[in-house]
Amino acid sequence: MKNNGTRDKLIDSGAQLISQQGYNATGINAVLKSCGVPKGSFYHYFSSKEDFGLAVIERFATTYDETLVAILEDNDTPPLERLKRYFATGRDYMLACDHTTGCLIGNLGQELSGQSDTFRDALNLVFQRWEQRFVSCLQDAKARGDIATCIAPEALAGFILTGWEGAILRAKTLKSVAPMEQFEMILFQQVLVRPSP
Amino acid sequence: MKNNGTRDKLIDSGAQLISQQGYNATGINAVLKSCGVPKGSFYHYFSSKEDFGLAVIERFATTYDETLVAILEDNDTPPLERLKRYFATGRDYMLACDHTTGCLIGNLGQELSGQSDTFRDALNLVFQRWEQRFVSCLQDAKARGDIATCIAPEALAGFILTGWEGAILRAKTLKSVAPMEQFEMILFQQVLVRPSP
DNA sequence: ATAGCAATAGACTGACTGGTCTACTTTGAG
DNA sequence: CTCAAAGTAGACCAGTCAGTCTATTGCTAT
Repeated sequence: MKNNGTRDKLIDSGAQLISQQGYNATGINAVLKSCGVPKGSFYHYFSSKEDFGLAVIERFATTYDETLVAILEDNDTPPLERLKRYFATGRDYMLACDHTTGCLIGNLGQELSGQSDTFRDALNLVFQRWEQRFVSCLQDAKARGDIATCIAPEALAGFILTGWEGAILRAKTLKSVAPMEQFEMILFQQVLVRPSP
Repeated sequence: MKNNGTRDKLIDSGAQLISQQGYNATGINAVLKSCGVPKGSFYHYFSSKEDFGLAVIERFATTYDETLVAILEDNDTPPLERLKRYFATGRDYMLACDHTTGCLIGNLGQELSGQSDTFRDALNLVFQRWEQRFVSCLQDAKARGDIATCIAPEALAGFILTGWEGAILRAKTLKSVAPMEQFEMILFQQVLVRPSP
């Protein structure tokens, strides 16, 4: 697991291209050309395209988890405010990429879940890790009495993750972040509410 | 627009394969082999793979809209009950295909929105048509006083569509309809509620 | 009967796919 | 200095891709 730059360059280029075009539509040669690495190096670091894809997923999940922690476990901010920041960050990103990219994990989940169990397992694990981050944030909110206690944080976390992924998908086809705003609006107005006295 | 069977066979096989594997991963030759049609016929009916893909989308949207109308505009059933039937049908289908297929339009939206504006427009239109079906069902519910009036049916319809699509995606990677059940549960418990007196 | 068109049939093309192979260069340990 | 391993380099392979081409069949109107 030595880190000499070439491997990283491949993963970076791969993540970018796969985010934009999907896994099947991204050829190895395209990745090589975009970062100026010869094919010999590619198969030195990765045994196959699938192996490469898994490395891209792993790297994305790791770095993304860091930003997730930075936002959702920022104890100086009230938990529901952290959630709002998370949504705002997602919307900003969506605008920055002109609604083309979306969520790499969501994209691949859609594209590869039926194609390869290896990919499906890897992507499922990433989703579950994310869900766990939401759970602890929601537990904080519950402990402070910011949300009603009638729904388990685990269920709420799943609801938020799926709703958000769906909103991203819709935002891509609509070329507008409106579905993401709509989801957040209804979520905070109807679901994440204080218990009625 | 003559209907001599061969074109239909191509579209049927294409829809099935594309649902399972995605658009890019489905080769024309695979479609031909699966329905025993020679290549000459394919390019007799369709000018390109994209043209074929659009025909598949159109056919799927048309037939799916029929079942959507049958469920969501069944005036013998209360509107919220219709919605529950819709969700139940979706879950049944997901189980029937062993969580591999999901929603063709959602799949393609994820895969092709960034790849081709033609596809994106076509898929977006389908989503909008679906949303409209939800809107009229929700308007019925509102008129009967079954749901609160503080959220516009249009916004609610979008919320339901995106949440449902996200739940399908999650169900695929998890190989379980639990996210779909969870979505429905929270939706009816927190969002589609009678106005407090 | 036959002319003309819709449709069938599949061999074929050039471009590209993931993956292999051999040769060369760099690096670091002894 | 030496030598093996790590890494770079890209030509090359068989297979597949979407799409083209020509030849043939089946039907229908005259």
